[in-house]
Order: sequence, then C-alpha cells, then structure tokens
Amino acid sequence: MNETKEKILLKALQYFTENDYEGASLNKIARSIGITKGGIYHYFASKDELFHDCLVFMFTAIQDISMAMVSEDMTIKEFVRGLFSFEDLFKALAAMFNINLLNDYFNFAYLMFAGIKKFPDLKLMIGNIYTFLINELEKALLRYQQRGEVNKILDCNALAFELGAMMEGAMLVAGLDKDFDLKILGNTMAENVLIMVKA
Amino acid sequence: MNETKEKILLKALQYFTENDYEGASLNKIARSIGITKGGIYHYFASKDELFHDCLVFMFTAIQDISMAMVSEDMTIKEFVRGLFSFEDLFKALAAMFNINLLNDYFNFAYLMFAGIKKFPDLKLMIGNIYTFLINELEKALLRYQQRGEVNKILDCNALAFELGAMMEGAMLVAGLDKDFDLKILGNTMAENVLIMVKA
Amino acid sequence: MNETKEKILLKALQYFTENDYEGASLNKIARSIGITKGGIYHYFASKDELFHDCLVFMFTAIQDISMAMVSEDMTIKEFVRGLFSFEDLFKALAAMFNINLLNDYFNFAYLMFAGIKKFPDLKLMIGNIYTFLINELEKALLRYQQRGEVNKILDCNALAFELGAMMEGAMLVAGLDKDFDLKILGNTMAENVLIMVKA
Amino acid sequence: MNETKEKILLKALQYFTENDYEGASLNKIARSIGITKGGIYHYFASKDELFHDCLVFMFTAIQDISMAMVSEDMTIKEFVRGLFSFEDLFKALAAMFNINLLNDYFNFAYLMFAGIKKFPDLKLMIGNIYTFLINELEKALLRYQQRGEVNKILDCNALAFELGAMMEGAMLVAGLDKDFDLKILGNTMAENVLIMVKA
DNA sequence: GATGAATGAGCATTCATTCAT
DNA sequence: TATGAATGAATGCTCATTCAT
Repeated sequence: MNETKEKILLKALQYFTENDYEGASLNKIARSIGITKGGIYHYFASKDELFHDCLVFMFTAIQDISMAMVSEDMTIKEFVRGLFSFEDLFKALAAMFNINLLNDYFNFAYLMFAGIKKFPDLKLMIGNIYTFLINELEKALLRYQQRGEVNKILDCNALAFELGAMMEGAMLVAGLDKDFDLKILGNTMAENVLIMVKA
Repeated sequence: MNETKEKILLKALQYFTENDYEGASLNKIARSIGITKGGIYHYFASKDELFHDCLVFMFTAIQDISMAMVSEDMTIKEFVRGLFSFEDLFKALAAMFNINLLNDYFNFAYLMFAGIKKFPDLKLMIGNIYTFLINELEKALLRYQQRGEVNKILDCNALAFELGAMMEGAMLVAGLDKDFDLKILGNTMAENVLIMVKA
Repeated sequence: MNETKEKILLKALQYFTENDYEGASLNKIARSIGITKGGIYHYFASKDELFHDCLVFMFTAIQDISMAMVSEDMTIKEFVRGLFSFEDLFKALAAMFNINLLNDYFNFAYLMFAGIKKFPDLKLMIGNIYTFLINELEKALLRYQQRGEVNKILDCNALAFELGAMMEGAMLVAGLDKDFDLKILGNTMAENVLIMVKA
Repeated sequence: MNETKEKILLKALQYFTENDYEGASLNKIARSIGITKGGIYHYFASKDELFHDCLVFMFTAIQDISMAMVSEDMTIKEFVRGLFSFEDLFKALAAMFNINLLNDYFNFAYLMFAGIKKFPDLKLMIGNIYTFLINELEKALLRYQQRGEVNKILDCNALAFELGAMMEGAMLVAGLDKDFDLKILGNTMAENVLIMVKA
C-alpha cells in the first residue's frame, strides 16, 4: 500500500478511536500527518470510506490474531490460561495499531458499535469473528469433554459463549473501573475456570 | 422538577438514543416538544449539560435496578438465575424510559458508551455500579460458599468478577452478533454456572 | 414579507442574474447585505430554494406586467405600437428589480434557462406566461381580422407566435449587438408590422 | 491540430453541452478520453481557455453555416422559406458537433449564453454574425423590393431586423415552451411572411 | 419564560491548478 | 508528453450558542 495512504489510515484510526466518527475531522487528521484535507480525497472517496477502511483494516488484524489464538494441540490448561492472558492479547494489538487496549478497550468497543451502525458489511465481519471464535471454543471444549477433562453435564455451546462473553466483559469492566486489574485477576480467573469445568 | 424541564429531558433522551449525541440537534428536540431551541437554554446551560443530565437520569435508574437485584435471602438458584434473566432486566429498563431495549439495546449501549467517553464523572458512576455489584456478588458467593453450596477451592473475589464480566460481555456480544439470542442462552448459561460453582 | 428575507431575495436575484446559479455564492450574497451565510438559512432551506424563490418572485412580477399589457379596447395601432414600445416594458421591469433589462436581457434569458433546467414547476410557469401572451395576441389579431383590419389570408395563430417571437428575439439580438438600438428601431418595427398585417 | 488536443476539444464540448461550464469537471473530461487532468494542461492553459476554445470552434461553425444560408440567386420564396426551415438548420449544426440539437437545442443555447457571458470576444463574434446576417437580409430584401416583390412602403432595414429577431425569438420561445413546435410552425410562419411582405 | 433572529466556527466535499517526475 | 500526488481556496450546509425582545 502507498505510504501516504497508510499514514492516513493509521492516523485516522487513532482519531476515530479517540474522538468517534463525528468528532474526528478530516482537517485535523490531514494536518496531523502534514498533508491537506484535499489530499485525503486522493486516496479515499469520502470520510465514510476512510472510516470503513480503517475499521476493516483493524478488524482484519483482529481476525488474524483471533484465529491464531486457537490451536488443536493444546492441553486444557494451556487453552484456558491462554484465554485469560489478556496482557499478551493487548500487546499484540497495541503493536499493530497505536492503541493501548488495556486502557482503551472501551474506545475500541465504541468504535465497533459505530462501525456496525454505519456499515452492514462490518456487522457481518464482526459477527463472523465472534461466531468463529465461539465456535472454535465450543469445538475445543467438546474435545476436552470427550477426553473427560470437562464435566459431561455442561452444555458446551453455552459454555463457549460464557467464556467468550467473560473475556469481552472482563476487558470492558476493567476498562471502566480501574479497581479491577486484569494483569492480576487474569491468572485467578483462569484457575477458577479450570476448577469449575473440571469433570 | 419543572414540568417543561422534564419533558425536555425525556424527549432528549429519546433523541439521543435514536440519533446519538451528534445526530440529535437541539432544534429537532425542541421542535418535537413544541418549544424553540432557545427555550432549552433556560433549563440547560449547553447541549453537553443536557446530554449529561440525560445520562445521569438514566444511570441513576440503572443503579437503582442493579441494587434491587441483590437480596440477602435468596437461594443460590434464585440468585444465579436472576443474574442471567436478561429479559427481566431489559424490561425493567424499558419501563423506566420510553425505549424498547429489547430491540434497541444496541442504541442504548452505544449511548452509554458515548456518555462515558464524554464525562469522567459518568465513568466513575458506572465504575461504582460495577464495583458495588461485584462486591455484592462476592459477599453472596462467600455466604453460599460457607453454606457449602459453592466449591471451597474457588476464589470468590475472582468469581464475582467473572460472573459480572460474563453478564456484561453477554450483552455486548449479543449486541454485536444477533446469532446469539440472550433470551434462549440465558437459561442454559445459568444452569451451567450452577453446575460449575457447585461444591 | 419579512424585511431581511426580502433583502436577501432581491440581492440574491441580482447575484444570480450577474453570476449564474453556481457563480453566486451564499457567502457573498449574505455579506453584501450585512448578514452572515448562516442567516440566509433562517429564511431559505437551501441555495436551491432561494434560487427557486427568486425566480418565482421575478416571474410572478413579469406575469403581472404581461397580463396588464393586453387590453380588449385598443385600436390595432395602439395594440401593435404597444408591443414594440420596449422602453416602457424595460422601465416597468427595471423598477421592480434592480436589473437593466435593456442591457441585460441576455442575463435575464440565461436566468430563465437556468431556472427551467433546475425546476420543472418554473418550466410550467414560464411556459404558461408565453402561452398566455401568445394566446391573447392571437385573440386580439382574430378580433382585428374580423373587423377587416388584418389581412384575412393570414394565419393568426402563427402570426401571434411570430409577433411574440419577434419581441423576444429583438430584445435578445439587441442585447447581443449594440448596433441595434431598440429605442429607435421599435417605432419603425411597429409601423412595418402595421403595414404588413393590413388587409 | 494535434490529435489529442482535438479529442479533448470535442469531448469537452460534449461535456459542456451536457453539464454546463460548472458541471463539467476537467477530471471527468480527462478520464472520459483516457488521459489525466494534468494532461489537459499541456494543451490548454486553463479550464477557461478550454471552454473558450470550444465555443470559438462552435461559433465558427455556426458562422460558416449562417454565411452559407444567404445566396444571391434565390427567389423570394426560396429565401423566406429557407429562413424558417429550422429543421435543416438544426440538422446542419448537429452534423458538425456530436450533439443532437433537435432534442438538445436547449442545452446548446444555454451553453452559448454561458460563453457569451464569460467572454466578451465571443459576444462580439456573435454580434458580428447577427450584423452580417441582418445586413445580408436587408440587401436581399432591397433587391426583392426593387424587383417589386416586396412592398415599397416597408422599411427594409427594420424588416431585416424583424425577420432576424423572429428567427432567434422563435428558437428561444420554442426552447422555453414545448407547446410550440417549430417543425410545424416554421412552414406557416414562412407563408405568413411571404403574404405580409408582398407588394 | 420563551421566542426567533442572527452569529460564527466548524464540517465534508469539490476542483482548478501546480509541479516534480 | 503525460502522470499523479498534493494544494488551497472556495462552497453549501449545520448547529450550538447568544441575546434583544
């Protein structure tokens, strides 16, 4: 991708994250990377298109990270601990964009909502990411259940959703209330889960 | 509270929910309740203040509902099932404002996010709600644990956080991906939790 | 009508006449009457609406003048000479708007074209003015023909159109080429016509 | 003329006719002939110059057609009927440019007006065409008058202007009001004129 | 208490124009 | 010859805000 285009995309993503769609003005985005507003229109037909492309850019990366998270040859301990090692996840994402998700998960979620409101294709994309992840979770849980490592009474479909929701919710709540520190809580959460699902 | 002021507040809340902060213009809000834009400025110093007051109004109600959710004389089954009866929660909220949350939870959450982004005191307020709720959860879990109804190995502090996060995350994920229907999932989730925490 | 609104309308009409639709900027119009651009939007919902209202304002006046031009109790000499007394017509119009049609008939015609391109209702309105005038011309000519003052061989329908076209064309050509002075030519033209239509 | 330059000129003329001066962007013109906007600037110093050259190209053709219309060895009938055979005139013009004037005379006239407004030299050019044509008309009428085919009382100078104005006005009015169909009216107009000028 | 006129700063967007390559 | 990146000024439009009435 063209260098200027990429610069626009990254800076715009930052502005959109910090200020929302309406609050991010093309003028400010342009000035902050040393070009003029008109220059943006060389690469993006409209603010909407820029916003859309920013989100696709971000969600694609997240999709890739997400898919890399699941692997068939993990023990259940590795698997569950991996789910709750928030720090690793945050670092991976922070490296890609200039966003500190630990503090800004909140902005990130807000951005997802905004994207979904505006673009049906993003709704699909995000939906697919969650569906994929939770399906993979379910498949893994079923594997462990068959091996006798997960309580046979548990509904793995709902359990997969519960674990996914727990992860998302943890990041959201921790973002809103600094009393909760995921770096510390993460470990205990994983151990709790390992105890709870045990056969 | 003055009758006109209350009319403004309620109508504004509706507009904000339907159109977001930027999309809800004072002119439209004013016209829709039969006054003029200038009239709003008698009761609210700025659009920001109006928005803020709308959200405080809303969050206060949520706080009240949340606090009513916890009660000391519940069995563990009632307690857990209550946590995951999303439909009841939505209905309670919908009754307070004139918003159909079942369909519009998405807009509602979006609005909350916008408010939290804009006003630090609201972030604090929401943070406090979470802290309170999770603390109450922890106290309840400890009670059940002492009665032998919750596995003694489990860390109740982390477990409280996990259940709170699971609730929030469930609403978030279900808002993003309509494949997940909380009305159906809610029951199974509760049963799973009851199995998992059992001693 | 509100005083400011009328000031906007008149000044806008002048700008539209001099600079066309695209060339007339709301900013300049506003500044030239001592208000700001935003102020125009109090009275007109859009530039299009302002343009439309300007044209309706003008064409309504022209319609009134046109209709006053035809009167049943004229001799044929009065009638024909009236048609070619351009000076009187120009003065009447110039008094209403600030436009010197003698020099600017051209701009005026251009404005009509622009209006017709943009607004179907104006196309109808202008069409009706011409249709009305030429119909009235035809009725008058038929009256004179029955009295034996107009050659019975002539087709009064076409003749009415010819006289109407001659008037319009005279103003157009004289506007384009200063060699032709309607103040002088007008009289001779009328006398020529009187000779030509005579029985 | 350079081939690319001619392609630009012709395509630009088409765009200007279809979209007016303001509506025809250099980008669209350029793209439609497979070059880039910058390329146009090799051949034309500015959009204005391009527009001007388009119109000169067009007016030159009109001038040629006009001059070919007058010929010394015509009978008066041929002469007058030629003046009012609008269809032939339109066809001749349409053949020169790629414009269907029969349907698009309106846009064509609008473009002429825009050009005349913008460039004084074009106003002069058109003025000269009119002067030339009306002078030729006058010379022809004087010839017919001397032969006794035109009423000796008529002022041929004014009559020439009247016939020229009638032609122009007919096209203008017919352009504004589609009730008047020149294809039909043209014949009757010519016959009326032949009757009226007769000695 | 409330109106309505008016402001002014902001926004997305367009586009002729320039110029290094 | 021609490209394509970039500019910058302009445009229509929106809207929170002010204030005399």
